[in-house]
Amino acid sequence: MTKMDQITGAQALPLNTILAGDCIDVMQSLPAESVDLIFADPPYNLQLRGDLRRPDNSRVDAVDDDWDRFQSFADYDRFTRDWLRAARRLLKPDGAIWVIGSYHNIFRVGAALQDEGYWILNDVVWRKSNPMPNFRGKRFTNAHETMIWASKSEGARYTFNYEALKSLNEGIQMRSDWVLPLCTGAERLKDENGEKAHPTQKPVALLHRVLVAATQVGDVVLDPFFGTGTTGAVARMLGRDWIGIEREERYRKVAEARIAEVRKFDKVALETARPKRAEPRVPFGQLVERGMLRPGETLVSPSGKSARVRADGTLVGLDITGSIHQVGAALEGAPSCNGWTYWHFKRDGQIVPIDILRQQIRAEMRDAGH
Amino acid sequence: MTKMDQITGAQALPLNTILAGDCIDVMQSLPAESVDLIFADPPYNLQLRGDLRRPDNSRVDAVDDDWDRFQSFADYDRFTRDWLRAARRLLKPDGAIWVIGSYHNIFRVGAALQDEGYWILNDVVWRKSNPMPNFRGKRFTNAHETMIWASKSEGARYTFNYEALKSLNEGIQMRSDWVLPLCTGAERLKDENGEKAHPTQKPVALLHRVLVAATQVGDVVLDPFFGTGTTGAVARMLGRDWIGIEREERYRKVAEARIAEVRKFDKVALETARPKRAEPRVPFGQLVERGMLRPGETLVSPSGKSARVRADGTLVGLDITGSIHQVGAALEGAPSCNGWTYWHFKRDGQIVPIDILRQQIRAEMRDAGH
DNA sequence: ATACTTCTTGAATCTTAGA
DNA sequence: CTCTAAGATTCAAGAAGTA
Repeated sequence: MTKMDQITGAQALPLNTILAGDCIDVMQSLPAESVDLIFADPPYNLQLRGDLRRPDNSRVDAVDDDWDRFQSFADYDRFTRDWLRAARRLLKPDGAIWVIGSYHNIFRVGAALQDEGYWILNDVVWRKSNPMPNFRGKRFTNAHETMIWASKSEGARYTFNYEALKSLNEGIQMRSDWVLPLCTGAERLKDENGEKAHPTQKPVALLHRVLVAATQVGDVVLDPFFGTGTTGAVARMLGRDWIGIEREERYRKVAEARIAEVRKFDKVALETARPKRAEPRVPFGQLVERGMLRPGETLVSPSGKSARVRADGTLVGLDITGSIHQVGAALEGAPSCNGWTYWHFKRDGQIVPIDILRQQIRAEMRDAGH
Repeated sequence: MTKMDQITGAQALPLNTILAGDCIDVMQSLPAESVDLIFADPPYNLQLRGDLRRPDNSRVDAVDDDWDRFQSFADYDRFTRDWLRAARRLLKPDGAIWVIGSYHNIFRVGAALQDEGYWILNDVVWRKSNPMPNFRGKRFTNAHETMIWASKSEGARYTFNYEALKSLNEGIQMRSDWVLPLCTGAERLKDENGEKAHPTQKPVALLHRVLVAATQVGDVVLDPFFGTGTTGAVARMLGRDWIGIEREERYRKVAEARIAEVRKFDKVALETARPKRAEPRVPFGQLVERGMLRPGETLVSPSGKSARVRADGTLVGLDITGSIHQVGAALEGAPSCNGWTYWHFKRDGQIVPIDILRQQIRAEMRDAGH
């Protein structure tokens, strides 16, 4: 039991371990609303001609022994809905899920997600820089896979580290299409015979981006189709806790050995750009109280509007009195206005946004905090 | 009656006309197994609430038309299954369908296609070179739409002009992700008020690629959600016959006028729509995601300055955090700095500029036919 | 005419803390 | 739960305007 469990009285979570067994059974045995993020790489259902098989090659029992395509899709749908429902139970209210798939299964997964009450936030295309070509020239090179990112429900306050992703993309907001290479070379895990240990090992770079985008340091990440444990390895690197579920012993062994060798990045490396909303709120009145602006002083806007500062931190414009935001919005005839960037004051012939003064106060607050 | 109808004795098809009415009713009135290809751009069921404003307070012109409103997913599914069934009846045995959509609807469409007996050949991603950004920083830029290409049934001998597509792609096999710009500028049709005639007009270049890939000269192409008739215009340019179905008179009028002006095999408009080829931008963050540089690792400059790499692709230097360019500029007291040549890392006792790693990634992308 | 800047716009499920 | 007010938030193209 962790310290936090003792404090909250929550049921113990088996953090940073691989649980053996069928993912639906195992998920049902875990405490509800305990997980921040689920990353799932379920079977793709590639072999529709024959049986539906799980990653461990076990056959999913069909309702009807007579093979029939509709029955196979129905079977896959039942499996999908079952694990998605069990997964949703585990998610905290503001938790989210990522599921990856190809055209063989992703449409059924997406529809099931919506039907189970998840709320899709984006579909993200992993565009492979080195896909397998189509050898027979009968179709387009299948050069991408699709991930669906969904919150537990509509209106949930899911985690999205917008600033961190923007940084990863050198200052431009991250798009829904990601160009990343396949998992090959030294990264590709081999078994004792030198064969690839798992047929569909996902690249570290993919999980890195997912976890940086959608989790905080210390969050709990669950992967119900753990395979060789890319999710766990990246979670550990990034200082997140993880739980893996995997039926097949040979995959669990490979994953365990692999994760044991992972070093966690240090604290400095894990800090990312703070979103502005996380900065402490500074009332405009403080600038007046501190004498950074004088009551009676005139503020101007880029569009040439002006207003005067009052001692209580309100502004007086033409026919309007109120907060810096309200007066800015009224003067522009706009529904809203960020007064901090809208209003400017004059010092030494320069016109400076008042946000500069807020930044000074915030810097002082940070220094005082140290 | 066309010459071909007389030869085959087939029921007359209203070729190269726009049929007024609900697409399900109209399709049911047409002869079975008479169409080679269907391209469908059905309503996406966007479920938009309220309005959305850009940071400059201008309002985004949303798709709020009645034709995109459905009561529920079940309602949308019923509509989808009905039109897909009617469409399938019209297809020749070796015919195929393309359906375009976004994450709002495409998963339901894909599942319905499979349930109705279509056989998915590829999902093709239209990567928009100039998508609308996410204004609130709450999600990834929704930068793509998805098309599903499916044959009428498994084992059908569908048309795929492999060599033509390879030529279109400068000799490299065409991939399942296509980079094309939105339909804007002179190509975007305007109504009598100068407003866009249709909220979701698709680009000519997109249909050009679809029809070159999946039809022969003389084939019959049907579009049950004709709108302003991009499918008809491109079909005519390419010497294919077309049939459009559209409920709204205002769209039919625009489409008719537009198609009347198209000359067969007039590719002038197409040539200009070719995507530009430029050296791809590689964000520094990708080196971190890919494990080429490790978070926490120290970079050095020729002048002896140093900084540490963080997991989000930013650097931490003395008193400064930011992109490789920003931190370099700050440490040098310079207005700007090319971080790619400024920063170096150590490998095997050597000091190497990070630009080497960028060149590696670009080489991979070139190999992939980016 | 040319170069440069500013404006407009695109299938969008687009806020949140605090009372 | 609802309501209010603070205040955070955009990329690429092409068109249109300006020097």
